[in-house]
Amino acid sequence: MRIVTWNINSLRLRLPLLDRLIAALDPDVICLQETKVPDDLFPDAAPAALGYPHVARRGMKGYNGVAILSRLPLRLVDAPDWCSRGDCRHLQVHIDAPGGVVELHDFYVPAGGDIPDRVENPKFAHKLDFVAEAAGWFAASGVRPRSVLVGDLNIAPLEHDVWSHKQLLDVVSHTPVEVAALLAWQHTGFADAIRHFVPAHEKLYTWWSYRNRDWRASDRGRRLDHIWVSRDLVAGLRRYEIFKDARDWPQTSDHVPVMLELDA
DNA sequence: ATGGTCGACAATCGA
Repeated sequence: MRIVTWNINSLRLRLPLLDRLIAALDPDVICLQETKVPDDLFPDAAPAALGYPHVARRGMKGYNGVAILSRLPLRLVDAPDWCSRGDCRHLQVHIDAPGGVVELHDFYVPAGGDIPDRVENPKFAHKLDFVAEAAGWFAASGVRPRSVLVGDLNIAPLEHDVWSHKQLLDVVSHTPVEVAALLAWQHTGFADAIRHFVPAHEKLYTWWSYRNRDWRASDRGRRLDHIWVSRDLVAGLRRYEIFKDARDWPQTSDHVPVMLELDA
């Protein structure tokens, strides 16, 4: 099974790019974040036309929003309303995978604003609270076997998940308090499926800012998008791809798709 | 130290 996660940064604007994504990566399941489309305006006919008839989506006006497009049958599963905000940042589904049901989570963690201080900046407080609440929820129930968690987690945890560890220690997405919170969440029972393939000393990014005139030349990236699997699935990890080609597509997202192939 | 660019949606806000 191949799973892709992509912060698409407006589903309606970039719907044509899904064709390219599917042609290149041939995913069974596509998890999207920042769809920026309310449910009543979701392009309902599009997924089936692309070959993904099974859909879960949760959107709102203007920002946030997540969606899962699948070739395999899925069922939406109840999940918490994180921080009681009703803000469309998570979907939990059960996927009928070849080897049985897979529990799949698609997350869009709050970006957290600019100032890395929970007192001065309510957005940063929300981000930390969101991650802590998610960690607590998985810790309480235990990460079940055959679980996969993907999404834009908006935190780059490792030194080489950013272009300059020293210069980003005070920048929201790589501060020690965020890193600790994210790793505590991961350690409730998940393994980092992408770092399974790439040693920690190698640079690895999934996001490059729009604000660089030449993203490839400056290469000031961060690894904000993640795929985690429950430990029982680690032995079945087959292949990954961080699809950097997508960063050069016309009118593309600042995030690129991340793909995992696994036996499940 | 600063400013740089996007998308949604209609003056800014969020990233």
